[in-house]
Parts: sequence; structure tokens; C-alpha cells
Amino acid sequence: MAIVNLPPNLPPLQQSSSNRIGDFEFSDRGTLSLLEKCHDTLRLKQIHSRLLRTGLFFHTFSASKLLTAAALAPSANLVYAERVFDQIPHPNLYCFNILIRAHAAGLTPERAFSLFFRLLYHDEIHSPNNFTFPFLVKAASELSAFGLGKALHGMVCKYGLADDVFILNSLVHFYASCLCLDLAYGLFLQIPQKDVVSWNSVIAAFVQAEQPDEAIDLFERMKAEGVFQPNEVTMTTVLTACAKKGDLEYGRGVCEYMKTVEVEPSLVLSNAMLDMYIKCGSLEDAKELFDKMAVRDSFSWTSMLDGFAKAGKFNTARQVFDSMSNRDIACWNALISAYEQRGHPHEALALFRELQLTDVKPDEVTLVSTLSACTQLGALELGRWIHAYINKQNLSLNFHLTTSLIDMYAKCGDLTKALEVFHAAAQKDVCVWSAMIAGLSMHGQGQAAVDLFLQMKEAKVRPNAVTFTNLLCACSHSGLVDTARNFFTQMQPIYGIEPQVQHYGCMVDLLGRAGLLDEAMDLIEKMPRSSSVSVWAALLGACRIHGNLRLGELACKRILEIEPDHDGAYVLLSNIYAKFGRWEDVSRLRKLMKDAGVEKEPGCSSVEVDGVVHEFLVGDTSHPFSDKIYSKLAEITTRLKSVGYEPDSSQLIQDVEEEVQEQALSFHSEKLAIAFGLITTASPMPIRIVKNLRICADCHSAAKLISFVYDREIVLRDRPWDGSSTSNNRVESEFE
DNA sequence: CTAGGGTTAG
Repeated sequence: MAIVNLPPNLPPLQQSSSNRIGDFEFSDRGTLSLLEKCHDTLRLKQIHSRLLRTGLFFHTFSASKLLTAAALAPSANLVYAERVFDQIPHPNLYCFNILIRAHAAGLTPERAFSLFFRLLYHDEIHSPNNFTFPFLVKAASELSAFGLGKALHGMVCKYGLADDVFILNSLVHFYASCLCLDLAYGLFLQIPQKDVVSWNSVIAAFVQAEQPDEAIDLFERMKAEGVFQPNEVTMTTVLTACAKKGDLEYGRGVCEYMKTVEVEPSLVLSNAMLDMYIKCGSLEDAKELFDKMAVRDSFSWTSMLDGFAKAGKFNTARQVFDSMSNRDIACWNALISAYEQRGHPHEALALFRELQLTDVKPDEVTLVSTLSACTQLGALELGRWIHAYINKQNLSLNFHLTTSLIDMYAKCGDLTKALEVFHAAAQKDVCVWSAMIAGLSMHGQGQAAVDLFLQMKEAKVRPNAVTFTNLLCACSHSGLVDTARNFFTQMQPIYGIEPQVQHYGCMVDLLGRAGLLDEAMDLIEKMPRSSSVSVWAALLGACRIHGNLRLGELACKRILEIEPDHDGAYVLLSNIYAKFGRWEDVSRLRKLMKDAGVEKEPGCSSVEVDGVVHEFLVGDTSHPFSDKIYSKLAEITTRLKSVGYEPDSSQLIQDVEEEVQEQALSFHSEKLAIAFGLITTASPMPIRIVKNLRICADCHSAAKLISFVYDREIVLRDRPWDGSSTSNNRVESEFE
């Protein structure tokens, strides 16, 4: 029998095994057994050619062996597997199933269906069997193709396979992956002979649907019925539920329970335990477990890294990160997102730049986090760059990315671009709509925001609590009092959303701005749960605008009862006193503040020039251009005065000489940033400022005048009334 | 000779 001719430059087939090509016995059986050990396409092709020469390929059984090896090898080349399949003279159902399975698990699940249609119209086979359906259903899950899965379910019934527990379990998983929890649960109840996988599937369905309580209830029911012993997968799923719930006590109980039922903690299970401990806030438990683990993989390391980073222990997190040998995108994301979410956007961007020097590719999670960091900094240039990068890499704009882009453009002051992204989005979920409503709102286009909400209704997208926060906020900024009252009263009865603190806050803000302070106060008293700082802060803000001392004092008192070191409350009340010229109260408040050890958070404004973010504090002289900035400021003051500008001293929190007052006001951080912007950029480039605190009324009016006098567009973003941070879910800040 | 359920980052 002839020896297979290996090209001379190829390495030997299996260096370490006894089946080396040299001493291999080329019986038919040997060739087939060789297939099982063969994982790369080149080797398979050699065996393929041998099978053709010996004629063995024309026995469907042997050919199907080759097909299996080609289709199911890790990192399988499905193009080759398809070619093998096409050459098989009489492929049987097994061959179809194998290739359908491979496609379902691969990168192109839709091909599983092309193959399925070939099967249905095949001359000899026609009918799928009990093996075919789980693969197809898996492919439908991967594609989140509800219609396809539903049709498969129908076919399952027609083929009389509706009591096959394997198929039904896969359908439970499918309905859950399409977020049809009711269908998934209903089907589970109908499974005649449930097994442990049925339970695991339905528990996982509730976990995926963010209903961990129900998942845990089901687990308890499973235990109580006592028919099936929970296995490793059950425990992994239940631990995920504990993690989502943040219930450390129950999670610990689950870990104890695992010992009693002798479920051995595998690597996956240990990782789930680690994740549970981290998510429930016990770094100690996590560390203890991590140290005990005999085997750790990138999941384990990333969980620990995530734990340290989320706890704000960035040095330790960075040490873990640096000590990891194989950094996949997940661990980069863990660190970047922690930086971004815990108020270190500069560090997040620095790490993103570091990532770009490696050959690890950013994914959509990376870009969402990075965009959010840009948003926080007002770094529009970098944000634009990331948008271009997404297009260049042909990354699909999913809901998360679309939302982040809209949020970034809107908050960085480019409403036109935000609208462009919004309208270009083929699919829009509730987050995308809500972000756009917030975007219009923060640019003062309240009526447009309301109109968009109505369009959203027409598009049959269900609003959530965030949508309403943004909508009410929009009404507030545009003074649409009646509209807001209507939406607010409709929330529960029509949309089934119980108004929460932030909705009351919006309403108080809205009524307060409109001067309806008593109605605002009524609303606060009618709140079902005890009022919060944010609601009183909204009222206090309104009291400052309308100079209501009595309610202002009350609001300040309430705020300090809940949060004694709330610097904003002191400052706002002090502004009201200053408005009335009651400087003795201003200094009394100042002393009170000092005695209570409360410090005013320093105001900080930033402006992006040529992709670099420059930051300024009040009276800051640290910038290299400092001299130029201050002479520009002097010039600005002169020019403003010539058009009738008068500094507004009620914005100060201490009584000082008039001249010093003016100076103190003119050195506010936002003015420094504007001056710097005027020096370093030219018309028609807009100047975009981001301020960490609420902008003061003096800077607000000054900025408007500067914009007019210097004929420059100035976009100024400041902090919203409730101090909420900027994030995708809470896009509620505003421009003024 | 084939099958279903599980762990990280938003």
C-alpha cells in the first residue's frame, strides 16, 4: 500500500504520539482513527486525499467521520467542512446534523438554516429528527431570530417530537434568549418528563431576564421537590442569581450547600463563586477562594481585577492587571470601565491608548466605556475619532454603542451629530430613544423631546423609568408645566411605572422654576416614600431663583438632616441670603459650614483644544498660558462692561469689597476656560466647556455676552440639579 | 458515530 506523500517542508504529523507518520499502519481502520486526533485542515486534507484514493470516501460512514473531524475540530474551518459535505455522494441525516451543529456553534449560524432547507428538499431524506432540532434551535437563539424559532417549535410538533425533553429544553433556552420569559416558563411547565437540564434552563432564563429572585425561588422549588439533584450547572446559575441580587448571605449559603450535595467546584463553578463574592461586595471571601484555587484562568483573574477596581483599589487592580500574562479584551474592559465609572475618565482614556499599542482589538464594551469617558471630559475630538474608528472597523452599532454615541455627541454639545446617529440607527431600543430625548432636553428643545416621545410611542417601544425622567426633565427646561403634569399623572395608570424619587425631583424642579413653589412643596409632602436630598435640592434651587427665603431655609435644613456634608445646600442658601444683602447670615452659614467640617467641592472647568483636555480651577495660575489667559480676561471684562454687563454679587458666598467681588467672579473656572478657548481657537470653532458643578448665574450671563461680543458659539455643560453622574442610563444633565 | 443548561467587561 502506498505511503501518503507528505510535502517535505511539513513538520511531522504528531511528534509526541506513537502514531507518527513513519510507523503508522495504513489500514482503513487506522486512517479513520487517525481522524479523531487530527485538528488542522492541512492534515485533514491529506487524509481526505487518502480516503479518495482508497475509495473509502465513498462509504458514507467513513466520509461522515472526515466531515465530523472537519466540522467539529476546535477552530474548525467550516468552508472546508462544507466542501467535504458537498463531495459526499449520499450524505445521510447524520451528515446533515453534524454540519448544522457546527454552523449553529460557529460564526455564521444562519448557514445552519440553508443546510436545513437543503435537508427538507433532499430526495432521500426529507425529515429532520430529534437530533436536528436542538442544533437548529441553538442557531435560532444565536441569531435571536424569534420567528425562526417559533416556526421550528411548530415543526417539532408536526414531526411528533413535542415530548422530546432535549428539544423542549433547547426551546426553553431559545425563548429566554429572545427575552420571552413567559413563553420560556410556560413551555417549561409543559415538559412532560422534566430533567435536571429543564430546571437549569428555566432558572437560567430568569437570571438572564434580570429576575434573580424568581430564579432562586425556582431553585428552592427544585430542592423541595427533591426529584433531581442540582448539579454543577445548577449551582453556577444560582450563584449568578445571587451575584445579580447582591445577596451575600444567600450566596454563602449556596456555597455551603454545594459541599453537602457533593458538587465538586470545577473551574467554571469556582469562577462563578468568585464573581458572586465580588458582586456582593466581599473582596475578602473572593481573595480567600482565589488563593485556594488550584487552577485559575483569565476569568478568575479578571474577576479579582474587577473586584479591586470596583472597590476603588486601583493600585492593587493595576498590579493584578500588570501581572497577568495573557491579557484578553475582558480584563482591559474591566479596568477601563472601572476607571470610567468611578470618576477617573483620564485614566480610562490613558488605558485605552495603552490598549491601542497592543494587538488586542477593542470590542463594543471597550468603546462604550471609552465613549463614556469622553463624555465625562467633554472630549468631543476623541469621541469623534472613536465614532470613525467604529465605522472603519465595520463594528456594528448595537443598542449600547448607539446610545453611547448619541449621549456623547449630545453632552459634548453637538446635537446635530447626535440626531444624525439617532436617525441612522436601523433599530432603536428604549435606551436609544431615551438618550435622544435627553439630548434634545439638555439642548433646550423640550417640545422636540416631547414630540420624539410621541414618535417612540408610535414605534411601539415601551418607555421605562429613565425615559420619563428624561421626558419630565425636558418639560422642565422648556417650562412645559401642563405637559409635564399630564405625563406625570399618566405614568402609573397608563404606562405602569410607579413614579420614583427622580421623577418627583423633576416635577419639583419644573414647578419650582415656574414659580409654583407651594405646589412643589405639596408634591414633596405627597411623596409615598420619604423624600430625598435630590428633591429638596431641586426645591432649594428654585427658592434661589425666586428668592424664597422661608422655603429655602426649610429645604436646606432637610438636606443637611439627611446629608450633613452636602456642600451644595450651604452654597445655595448662602446665595439666597446674598440676594437679599444679608451678609451677616452669609458669614454665619460660612462659619457653620466650617465648624461642620464641610468643604465646598472646588469648581473645575475643562475645555478641549486639539484633542487635549485642559482643566482650570478658580483663580488657577498653573496653566503654561496663564499670563495670556489673565490678560484676555481683563480684555473680556472691559468689553463686557462696555455693553452693560454688571457682575452679580449674589453668586458669592462671602461678603467682600465690591472690587474684590468682581475679581473673584471673573476668575471663576469657567471664565478661565472660556478665555483659554478664545486664545487658542478661532471662529467658527465653538468653545465647549464642561464644568463639574452647577454654573453660577453670573458666569451664565457673562458667557452669553461673551458669545455675543466675540461672535463665538459657546457650549457650556454643567452638573444637573440632583448631582447625578453622567452615564448611559441616566442621561439627564443639561446645558444652560 | 450526533443532542439540551453554566462563569468576566456595558
